Amino acid sequence: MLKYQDVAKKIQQAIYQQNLPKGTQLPNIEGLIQQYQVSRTTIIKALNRLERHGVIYQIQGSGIFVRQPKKQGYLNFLESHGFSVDLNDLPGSSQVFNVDVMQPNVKVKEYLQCEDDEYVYYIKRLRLVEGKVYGFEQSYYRKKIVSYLNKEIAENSIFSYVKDICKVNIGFSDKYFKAIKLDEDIAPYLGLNAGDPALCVEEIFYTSSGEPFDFSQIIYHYDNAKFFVQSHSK
Amino acid sequence: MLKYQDVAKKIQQAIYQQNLPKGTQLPNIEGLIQQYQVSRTTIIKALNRLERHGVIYQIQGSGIFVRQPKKQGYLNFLESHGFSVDLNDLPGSSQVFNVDVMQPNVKVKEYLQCEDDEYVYYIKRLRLVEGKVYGFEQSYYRKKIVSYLNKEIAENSIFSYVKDICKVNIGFSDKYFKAIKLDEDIAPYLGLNAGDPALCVEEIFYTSSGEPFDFSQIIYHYDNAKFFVQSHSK
DNA sequence: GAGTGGTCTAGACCACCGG
DNA sequence: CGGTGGTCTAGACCACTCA
Repeated sequence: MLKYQDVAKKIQQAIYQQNLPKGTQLPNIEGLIQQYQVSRTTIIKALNRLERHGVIYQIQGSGIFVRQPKKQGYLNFLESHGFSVDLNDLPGSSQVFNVDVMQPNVKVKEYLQCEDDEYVYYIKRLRLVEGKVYGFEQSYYRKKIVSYLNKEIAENSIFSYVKDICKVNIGFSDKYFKAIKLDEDIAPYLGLNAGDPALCVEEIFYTSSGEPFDFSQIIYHYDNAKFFVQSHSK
Repeated sequence: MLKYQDVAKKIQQAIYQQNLPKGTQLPNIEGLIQQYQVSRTTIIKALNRLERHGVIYQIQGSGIFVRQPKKQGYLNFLESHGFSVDLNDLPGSSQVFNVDVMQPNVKVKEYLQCEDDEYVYYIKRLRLVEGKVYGFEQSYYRKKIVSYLNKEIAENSIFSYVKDICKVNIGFSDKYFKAIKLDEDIAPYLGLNAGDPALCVEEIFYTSSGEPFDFSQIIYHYDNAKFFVQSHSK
């Protein structure tokens, strides 16, 4: 475990465990250096990480403060698939329709930058949160990188499996999204009618060596799925 | 101008001006140190910044590469209001309906953490991009922080005005969003019908000293407004 | 194993906030 | 003005990729 990640984790845990309200001032940098016995730079790196993740904010000349807690019921959009490190997520499950190996169509092939003779896993599943239908997902994984998948894995977290078992390091992602009108093929999955609204998200995930390995299209239920993003100018 | 920001800007400009295709390898860190005459740490800070903004990606043991250019027609969700630093944005304009001073309602008051006797500017406007209706925005600015606004300012960029003229430093933001069904009050603004889909985004912007100064609700046209977000695990 | 990015350190100095 | 966070430096060492 890297030091700055470790320190960041510990500071975050301290905040959550003590249930510190927003605006609470943390010890200054000198204090944190003493507490965690690392260099100033390492503390700063940890703090910047927490700041980017919306846990704290720093004010030059003033101090370090606990930031607004996440609004209830909203999902962190950036961490909704890959980068979740933390706890306090809602209990989710998946209803898997199929896990097939196939050759990608033109669109998928381009997104995943596949060779001509490559195969991909095609998974269709319904995502549920607290028993409510959250979204309908169709995803494609390059067999070259994720060599094996099955229904059981897809019922749980594919990403945990990919990270922990396949030892794939996840690097970065692109997400594209917009509101759409549901068509009659997909609406029934969500228990909605054709013409109803939905949020359509297309995601491409890359390994840390820059290779795309997952393309997913997720159609989110317009009433059940709500998201937030925290952003920072630094 | 801070050195690392300056270096980041120059590297980014070099990429765009030479129109380097995705995957192009940049000089190694040693080379960049020589080129820009700053320390290793400063180069790394600049590179990390560019990486977070989706301009490049770095692979340990391998090199620094140009990342996928943004998909045409999609707006950077995180930079769509406050943090835009760059060029190549689409030409936008606004049709302003009103700029009023009023006392905030309960919801706005809470979001903006207003005192009991505070006033806010209330602005209603239609956002257009390339002549097409993009979204319908209702926004509130705390008079305490943004002491003056008028129609002309609202027709251009309120954020530029707030930053450059009011000397407000923008720190961070929270955005909440979901798909909704348009009601009959708002649909006409977008040239759509009640029941049509839309993307509803609520944003709160904070100054760099942690005070909220702007709350906005924007209803985006489901066909005209498309967004992307680039994310990184580091 | 050579080359490359990533982490970590100690310490100097700068920029900002608030009394 | 004192205290606080932010930047920048030089340099050591670690971790990864790829031929």
